[in-house]
Amino acid sequence: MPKVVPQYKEQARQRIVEAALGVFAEKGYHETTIEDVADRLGVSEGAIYLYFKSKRDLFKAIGESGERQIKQMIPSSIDAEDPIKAFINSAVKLSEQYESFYGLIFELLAEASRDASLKRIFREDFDEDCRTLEDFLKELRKRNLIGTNADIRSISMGLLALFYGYLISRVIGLRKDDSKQAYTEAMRVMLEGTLSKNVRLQNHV
Amino acid sequence: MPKVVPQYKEQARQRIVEAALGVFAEKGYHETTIEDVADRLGVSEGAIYLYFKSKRDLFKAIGESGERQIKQMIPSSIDAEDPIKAFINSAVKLSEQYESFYGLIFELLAEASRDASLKRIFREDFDEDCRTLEDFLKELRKRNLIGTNADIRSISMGLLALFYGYLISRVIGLRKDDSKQAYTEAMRVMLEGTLSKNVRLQNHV
Amino acid sequence: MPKVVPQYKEQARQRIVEAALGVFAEKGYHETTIEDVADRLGVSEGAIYLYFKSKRDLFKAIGESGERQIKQMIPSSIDAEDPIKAFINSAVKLSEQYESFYGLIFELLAEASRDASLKRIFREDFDEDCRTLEDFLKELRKRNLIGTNADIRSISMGLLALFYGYLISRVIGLRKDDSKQAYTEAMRVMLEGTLSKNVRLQNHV
Amino acid sequence: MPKVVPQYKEQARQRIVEAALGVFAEKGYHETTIEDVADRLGVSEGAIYLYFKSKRDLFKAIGESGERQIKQMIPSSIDAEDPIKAFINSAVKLSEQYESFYGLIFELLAEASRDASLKRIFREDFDEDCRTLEDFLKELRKRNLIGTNADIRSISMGLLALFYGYLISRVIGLRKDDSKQAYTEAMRVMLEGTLSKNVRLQNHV
DNA sequence: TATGAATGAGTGTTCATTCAT
DNA sequence: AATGAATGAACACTCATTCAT
Repeated sequence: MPKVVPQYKEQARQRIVEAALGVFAEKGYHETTIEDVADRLGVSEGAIYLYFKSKRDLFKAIGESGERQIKQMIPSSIDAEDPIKAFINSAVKLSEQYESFYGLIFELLAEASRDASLKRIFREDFDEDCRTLEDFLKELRKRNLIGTNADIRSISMGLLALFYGYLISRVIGLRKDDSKQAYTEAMRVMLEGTLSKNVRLQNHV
Repeated sequence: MPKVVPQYKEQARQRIVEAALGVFAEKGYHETTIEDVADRLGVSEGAIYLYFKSKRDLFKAIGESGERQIKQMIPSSIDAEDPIKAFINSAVKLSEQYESFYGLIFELLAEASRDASLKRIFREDFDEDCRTLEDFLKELRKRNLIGTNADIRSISMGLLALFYGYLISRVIGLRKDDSKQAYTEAMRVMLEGTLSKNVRLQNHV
Repeated sequence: MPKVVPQYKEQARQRIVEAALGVFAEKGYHETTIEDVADRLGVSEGAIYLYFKSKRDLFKAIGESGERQIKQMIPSSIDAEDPIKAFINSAVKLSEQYESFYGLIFELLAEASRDASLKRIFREDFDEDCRTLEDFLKELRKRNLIGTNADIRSISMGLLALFYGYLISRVIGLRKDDSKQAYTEAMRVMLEGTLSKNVRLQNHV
Repeated sequence: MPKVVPQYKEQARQRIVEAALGVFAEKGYHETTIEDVADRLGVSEGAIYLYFKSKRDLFKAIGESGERQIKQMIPSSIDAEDPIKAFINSAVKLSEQYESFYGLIFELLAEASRDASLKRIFREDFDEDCRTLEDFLKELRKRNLIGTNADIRSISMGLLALFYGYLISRVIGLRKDDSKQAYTEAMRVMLEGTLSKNVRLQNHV
């Protein structure tokens, strides 16, 4: 009779979310039964319902549990010799880490399209990631590594789009190397392009 | 008792796919019942099974039915006064047209992550879109509107990523205007950046 | 693969109600599963839900299905040699017929106390029974078999109460003969009493 | 951590029964969870099981806990100026007091129809109430307020039936005033009728 | 005694799919 | 081809009861 909760309710929830994350990622939300989740934890089905009021609730909790990993990759990039290269490398590495969760992420997005609270959760994450990228870009601009002309928020959103683009390309069966190369290049263009644009304008004159 | 198939099996399939597309978009695949689809068509449930062997099969047929609209937007762009601007405008307009299908698209992607045949369908569409974009970019390059340095396929994939980025931003609740502006800007950077990069390199020397 | 519905939906509902009536009466509403009902009919569980949207709905349909048997017992009583005696005999016989449903009736009443629609159903039956009894009593009064003083509606309700009193006495374990005798006597008092009261008043003077 | 049992087990049981009575009356036995009962007492679920071996057991204990209030209403009636009127008034008042428990009473009766021990409990209460009424009626007869002809036990049972009739009429939605009036009148007929019948017989001669 | 987290059997309900007509 | 009633497997969720603390 294993206990879900050693001591703290929040810990228990976290353990369940982790287990659910695994099973949902493997089989998909709709193909996963509560029993699957419970079994993975070695816990009874009822136990899940002590911490989540419904399967759907648990699903949404997964959306909330995302750690802000983009935030964590900036500091190490910024101090690298070539920060842009370092950033792109981390970005690709991060995307790769999500490998097993690609399907789940799209399920969550599909759900978000019809669920205000999930929308809000994603939105908050998105905004935070954007802010993080914006700060990074500002710093790059300060160091004169990228131009001053393009809107920094747009570039941030563009970079995030390239993340997701990578996921999509992988989900539809592109080979990892091809995807990696293409999105690396696209990121480079987007980042360096902001500088060059400035230059181009001068050139045009 | 309306007949699904007046004469040709393929027409019948097409009618069903269209109805299903509508209902799935509204309610989501898993929340939609076969009865919903049949009702929309004014047809019996059994009739659906004369043309599709399962609900899932019908769902996947939706993935196949996508018309290649990117292909259609290139010709008109290429002859515009400012092809880049024209292209971006069409791209944004296209994204907006999908408005009611955002959720469905992500459901299909989620499904694709676990279904080889759906993967293939998406992959083929993706490749075709990429080729279309590549041709467009080559033409732009020929006309010296973008640089020669960046890999054209990477830029194509980057542009597609920005499409999807727009969808995602909308699905998580960004306002249409904000999304439109940001991705328009990001596309401009990506397109013009390819030129500028070239310039920048010369400049550096 | 037996069909629940030979031809008409209403017949199917009726067959289900009858089966449910039997099982609910035997085991009680809450102890009965939909499977029990389906099994009794030799039908699948799902079939029940083609005709009733929930178990509760089926339960309530039972309340509605009661035939107005009081109505049927009046005509034969009124033409008997001793109508009062004949009526009481029929009443007792009617009560006995319900023998297997006593528990169910109280479950329905309990439910009615918290369910407006069931309340209404019972109320309508009650009113109709009352009207029937009132007509009967008026006829008796016309024939001078009962007095003119007491309120006829009150007597009707009183008689109905004695019906239910019989059920209750049976449910709590009184022997059939004892119950029958007591309520027969009580009915007699209530019926003849209405006359005598009149007399008594004259007497008092 | 309030203690259910400050000192005596029986007190604890009594407190639980009272709480359960309240919740069961409000929501109905089957809709009430043990947690509801525990919450009402500010006690843990487990605590209930220290005093009752099952939910059903607790339910049945409620049946046992009924105080014999009919007994209490007799003495004050018998010495009133018009004992019959006084009795009827008390009876109606008593019925009204049960207002919130009508549903529960029928649930208990339904249960009794399938449970011998509950049957016995109700039966004992019934018998005691009957005896009380019989004593009252004998006293009335002694004082020549009611006739000598009708069987006193039958009249007692009839009066009890009228109590329940009132409950039923209320449960199915009759207005309080209408019910009160009708059953008051019916009781009067039943009580006075016993006298009058006697008179009537003399009259007939 | 008291707690309340955990259990796990139980069940109402749904719905994709079938098939007799 | 078309129907739609019937199927029946599947599953989310509940809650009375237990038991380690």
